[in-house]
Amino acid sequence: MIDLKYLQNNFDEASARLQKKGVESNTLENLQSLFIQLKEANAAFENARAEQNSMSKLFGQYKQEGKDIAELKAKVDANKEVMAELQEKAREAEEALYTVALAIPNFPDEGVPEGKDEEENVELRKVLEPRSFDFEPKEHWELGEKNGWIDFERGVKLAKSRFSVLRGEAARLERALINFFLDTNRAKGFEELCVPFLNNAAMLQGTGQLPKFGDDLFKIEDEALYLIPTAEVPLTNMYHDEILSEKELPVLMTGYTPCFRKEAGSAGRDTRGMIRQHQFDKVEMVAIAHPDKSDEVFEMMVQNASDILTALGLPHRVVELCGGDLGFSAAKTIDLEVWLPGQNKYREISSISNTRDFQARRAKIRFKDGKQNRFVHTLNGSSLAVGRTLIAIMENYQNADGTIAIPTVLQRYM
RNA sequence: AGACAGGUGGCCGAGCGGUUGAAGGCGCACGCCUGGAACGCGUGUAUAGUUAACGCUAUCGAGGGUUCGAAUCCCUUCCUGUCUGCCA
Repeated sequence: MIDLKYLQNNFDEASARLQKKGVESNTLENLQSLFIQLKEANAAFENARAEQNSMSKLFGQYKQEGKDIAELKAKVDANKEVMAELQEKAREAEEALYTVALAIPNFPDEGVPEGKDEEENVELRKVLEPRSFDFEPKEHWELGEKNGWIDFERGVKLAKSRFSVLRGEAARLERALINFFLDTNRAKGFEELCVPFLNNAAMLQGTGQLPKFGDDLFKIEDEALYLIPTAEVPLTNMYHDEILSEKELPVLMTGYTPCFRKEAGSAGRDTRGMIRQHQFDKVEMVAIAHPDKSDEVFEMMVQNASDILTALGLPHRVVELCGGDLGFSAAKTIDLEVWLPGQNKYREISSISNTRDFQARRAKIRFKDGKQNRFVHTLNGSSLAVGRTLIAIMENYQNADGTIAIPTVLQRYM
């Protein structure tokens, strides 16, 4: 959530910053007036409550002293009604405020490029030269079927469309990648965690998926639980409503989880192949950092993910997202896009974001700064999306006869 | 899943309708003591909102109710423990 006090005190600046993300200034004006209304409603209610409290104290005194309480009782009863009304108003004001506030995205960082969609993202650098083929490189679905690696039909049979089955060497390669990623992250200082794949609503609100993006989540029937769309949710919320000591920072965590997404807004996109599935494996990095150090940690995370691609010999490029393409919670995001020769395109394989204190404020993750409690900065990034890495290996390591070589670094994992 | 017992501050633990944000202890911080330490003594030690400030409001797992007044009584719910069932 954005800092409402900051909004109130620096309205024009805040409004200008959120314009990058396409938030209308009248939405913010509305938010600001709801905030002021809540404060007023709370003040009125709290005053009535204070009066009630002091009369109640008197009441006890009178009784002890054996004084007549009839008059006081009448006053207190009258005030009680007023108070109940004021309380209801305050409650309504609060609900109105949070309905709006929880749906406002994070401020983009100052340096984030202007732009309305992915077309205006900025390429920072390319890493590794794409290999040149002396034959027409095939797309991964063709290679997947030819090698018996991906069984699309049976995935659909078992579940529904956008599910698939990996078989034989592909299944082992998937597992090898997970292990390789986790080991690499661990070597960089990330603690490895194995977390629940179902999380409750409070956690999903903490990281920003709820309330606004519930349509993209699989919810468990008759349970207040959701299949996680990314390990960012459980890893970041490890410290939900906790206060860390400054010396614990940064907390670096990594974990493998499957991720489940309804892909509600993606009808018709990437329907062929394994690029966009309802279930996919991912190894995630999450950092909980001191506000002064989060930029440093961010760079380290980008470098780590890029290094993994390099180690696998996969050409990729590093792209900074423009304001319009930034996710809801992110203040700054760098995507890594891997080269897919079959598609003749760079495709997203990792997304690393600094959410600053946006998630921390929602999830109440703080640290002790002297006597004061302050919000931490939270960061997350894939290292990497496993299924897409598998695809990238298939397309980049394919031979003319359709067979696929295994990258050297993975051979000891197979 | 069923039965019973519980959930109080960083931790342990008292309180079971009134001035209790909460005794006592431990821990922690600071000061005194010491050559330095331990011991001892003293002081302090939750979070959030609001206010220029004094202060006010909220929080004893969570939500609701009874009452002038709830940590204390009632209901719902979540969690923990023990036993039974089931299961990897």
